Amino acid sequence: MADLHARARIYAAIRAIPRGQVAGYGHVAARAGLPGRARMVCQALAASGDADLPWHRVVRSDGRIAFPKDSRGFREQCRRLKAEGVAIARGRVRIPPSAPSLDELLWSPP
DNA sequence: CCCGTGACTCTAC
DNA sequence: CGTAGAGCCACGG
Repeated sequence: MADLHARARIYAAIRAIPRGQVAGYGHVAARAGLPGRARMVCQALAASGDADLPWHRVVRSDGRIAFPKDSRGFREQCRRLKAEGVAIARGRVRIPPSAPSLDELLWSPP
């Protein structure tokens, strides 16, 4: 079993993402106190599976959907994001997660 | 202990 | 703005 402590922090970071907003894996990891563990976030999500997490709000650093274009997960994530008003074009979120000051504003600074 | 795999990231071209 | 390669982290065979 992996560190449930870290896992819990990752989940908390994901739940902290505001509705209609997205965050990158690395960003979530850093927010969870695990800098450079983006892949751990990925594993945590895959392991959680059916947990009550807004996993669809987690995208890659480029704003791209992490799933393959023809994957079911891709369509599901795309659908959920659109349902929240997030604009998507060619499998990519129009607004990159790590860009503007809006980010710092929403991500509750220390 | 080495190696392959993955819902990743960064840099170079 | 696109692809290609190396780097990283955790996990299982």
